[in-house]
Amino acid sequence: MKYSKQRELILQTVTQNPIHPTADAVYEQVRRENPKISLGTVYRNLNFLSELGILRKIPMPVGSDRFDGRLDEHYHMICDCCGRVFDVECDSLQEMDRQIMLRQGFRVLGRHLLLTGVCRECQEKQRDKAAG
Amino acid sequence: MKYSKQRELILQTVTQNPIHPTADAVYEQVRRENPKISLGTVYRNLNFLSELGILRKIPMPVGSDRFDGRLDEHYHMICDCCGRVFDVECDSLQEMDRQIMLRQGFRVLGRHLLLTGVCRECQEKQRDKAAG
DNA sequence: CTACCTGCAAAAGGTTTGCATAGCC
DNA sequence: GGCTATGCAAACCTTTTGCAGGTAG
Repeated sequence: MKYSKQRELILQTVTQNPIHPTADAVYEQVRRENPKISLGTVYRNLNFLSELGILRKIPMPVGSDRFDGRLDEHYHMICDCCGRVFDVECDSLQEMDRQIMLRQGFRVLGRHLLLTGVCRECQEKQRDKAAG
Repeated sequence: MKYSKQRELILQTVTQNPIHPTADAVYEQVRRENPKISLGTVYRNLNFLSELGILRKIPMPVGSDRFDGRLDEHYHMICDCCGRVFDVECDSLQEMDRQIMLRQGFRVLGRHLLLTGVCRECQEKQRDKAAG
């Protein structure tokens, strides 16, 4: 891999922001530093870095995919209310893999888990509003 | 909801085929019976029936979304090798919801779990090929 | 009659790609 | 110098949508 300033900026943007940005959000952020960068370059690098395992792509059921600099096994929840994406703290799903192999003979290699719901802050806002 | 022959065909196609078809696959299938049907109508009906809870949409991380006539809580695995989508037999994830609420205060309302891996048949083919 | 549904085709949204140029090593 | 990466813009793929005409109730 050859060095480029663009790639460095893109990588930094994802790893230093725990907000799970979309490609377009990365583009907007990086553009502040390098206004000439193109969206194509952002996509190419995000995909490239994901393939190398330096980033992770989080496919979203609706809207743009997101990117994550955290590499250890973990999952995500998107808040229906504010749209933010959070890391989820829960037990690994690896026990499930064993169960599936025993029952159906499938070898599980990857897991995409995305939960939807309401984050703590939005629950509080809803509560406050209800209370008047 | 007003009756239409198109909607009936679309619903039948999804409920009578356990293959989790894409919208386009439904379209191709339904077209054999009704060659004049449009892809727009297929999409409109699949979405409409999903909103009513008569079908379920399975968002896919790559490629077209799929549709499922099975309504009880269950998950899916896509085989990296043959591309087919299988139902997965495993324990519910509801215990996870409780854990997340306790640890982070998130209220989980929906779950998208898609596993990737190699199905039993493809494992056997790989084994046969390796054995020569 | 009229509200809902359809076919058609165009548009939208997100992402990828071809090509000529620029930059790293 | 050669190979890789970039910027730009066009193409791509899937899905949605506007509209005019058709159909169920």
